[in-house]
Amino acid sequence: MKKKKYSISELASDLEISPSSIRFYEDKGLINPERTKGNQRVYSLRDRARLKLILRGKRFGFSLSEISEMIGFANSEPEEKHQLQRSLEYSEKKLKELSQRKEELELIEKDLLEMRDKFIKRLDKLKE
Amino acid sequence: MKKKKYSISELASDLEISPSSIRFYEDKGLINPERTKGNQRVYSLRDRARLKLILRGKRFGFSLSEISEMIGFANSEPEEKHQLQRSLEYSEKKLKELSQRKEELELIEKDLLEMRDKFIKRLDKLKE
DNA sequence: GTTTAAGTTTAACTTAACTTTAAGTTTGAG
DNA sequence: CTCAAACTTAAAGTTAAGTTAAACTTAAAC
Repeated sequence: MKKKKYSISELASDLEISPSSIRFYEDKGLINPERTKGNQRVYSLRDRARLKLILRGKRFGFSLSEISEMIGFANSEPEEKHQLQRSLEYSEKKLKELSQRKEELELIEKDLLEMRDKFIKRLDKLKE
Repeated sequence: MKKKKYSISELASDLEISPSSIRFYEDKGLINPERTKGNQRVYSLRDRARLKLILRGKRFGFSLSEISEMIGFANSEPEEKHQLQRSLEYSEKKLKELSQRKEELELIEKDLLEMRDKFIKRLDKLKE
């Protein structure tokens, strides 16, 4: 059984962010760690996974509130048909956004590759 | 010949950003449009392309100064060997970052797909 | 059991990226 | 020529995402 637990500073250095950022994300409602008897935060592997997800989202330019929204949907267990429908639509919207992103990523990559080749050619010429 | 020119508000509505954002990017040194005799900004197709690049970069969580740095490298014509080498290394570094991003994008996509399937299955069950 | 390192909260401060406002100038339509 | 719409700059204001500081508490090491 993996029941590994982290203190805030352990988790922070593990994820290479500051303890205060972690507290900040909690203020924003993105995580909810347990507490010791003396009120100190204790993070589970699940909390750690969620934080990694948050950081990944940030790297793609999602705002904390968008990330918060996604987490909300991902963790919801909607019973009602209409709500389920809404959740489904939400995930399909995000999937569409994602494939847009992928295309853009390809464009950037193309630009960078061209740039690199230009530099390589110039260097070659210099060497002759 | 495409010599299309844009006023600031034309370009802004075309790109769906505000004129003041465009001016702001100029303040930060990211673009340098021509001016009319009366000092009003005139944007070329090239300026428009650069702005699109800036917006694309932002969507991937790059800061304006990172974007500025990339544009700098992309537009530089370094003569000196050492500088060329540095430019080459820069582009390879960015290419590596990019493939990291791509992998992360796949991870997010996988999460979203799972989420969607979950909602679909629940809806199906409700319908029977 | 006492000191010290790590943790707690609340509030003020900081930075990036804009947005808004104010006061004046240029442009294009009539 | 005149008038409104669109432009100009400079400066102040806003929001998101943290960071830092102050004053205090808990946990760990000796």
